[in-house]
Amino acid sequence: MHNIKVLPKSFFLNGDVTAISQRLLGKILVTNIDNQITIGRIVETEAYHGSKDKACHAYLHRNTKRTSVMFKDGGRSYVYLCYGIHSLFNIITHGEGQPNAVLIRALEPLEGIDIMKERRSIALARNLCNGPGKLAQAMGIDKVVNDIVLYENSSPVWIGESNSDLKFDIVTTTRIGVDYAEEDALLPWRFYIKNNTYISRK
DNA sequence: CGAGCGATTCGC
DNA sequence: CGAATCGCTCGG
Repeated sequence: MHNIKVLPKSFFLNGDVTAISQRLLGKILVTNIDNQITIGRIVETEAYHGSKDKACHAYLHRNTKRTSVMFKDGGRSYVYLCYGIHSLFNIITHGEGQPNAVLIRALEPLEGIDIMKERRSIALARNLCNGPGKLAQAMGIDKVVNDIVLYENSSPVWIGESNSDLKFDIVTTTRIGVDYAEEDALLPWRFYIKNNTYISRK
C-alpha cells in the first residue's frame, strides 16, 4: 500500500514554532478514520506562540479546558470547533508547558480522494483541502481525535516524511483571520509552498 | 448562569 | 456580504 515513514517525536520538539511550521511544508498527513485512509501533502501552515502571541488561544499561558492540551509535550493534536461548525487541526510543538502550535491550513490531496469528495459533498479536487475547516472535514478530523499522538503510525492521525525530493520556495505572509490580535496580526507567521495550487488564499 | 464571540465556509 | 451554529470564556 503506502510506504510512508512516520516523523519522530523529536521533530516536534526541536526549533521554534515558526521553524517547525516551515519544516512541516511538504510533509504528509495521514488519517485512518472510520476505517478509511486519506492522505495529503501539507502545503500551508501558521505558527501560534502561546506565551507572547495575542492570536494564540494560550496567550500568556492561558490554561483553560480548551487549551490544556497545548501544554502537553509536542507531537500531539489540538482540534477545536470554530464558529460552531468547523473543526480546525493543529499540531502541538515544544516541550511540556510551552503552549505552541501549528495550524494546518491546506493540503494537496494524494490518496483517498473519492472519500474526501464524499465527505465534503463536492467533486472538484482543488477545493477539497484548501482551507483549515475544509481539510479537517475531508480527512475525517473532528474533536474525537483531539489530544492524540501524531508520531506513531498506529494513530488515527499521524505525520510522515515527504514522499518527494522536489524542492520548493516558501512564501511568508501575515496570518489569516486574526485581526482580533491587534499588532500581533502583523506577524509574518503564515507559510505556504510557492505556486502550489491548493493554497487557501493568495 | 448567560452574553458574546470566533485561527471559517458557503451561498445569495 | 451575511448567516450558520455551538462550545468555550469570562464577567456578574
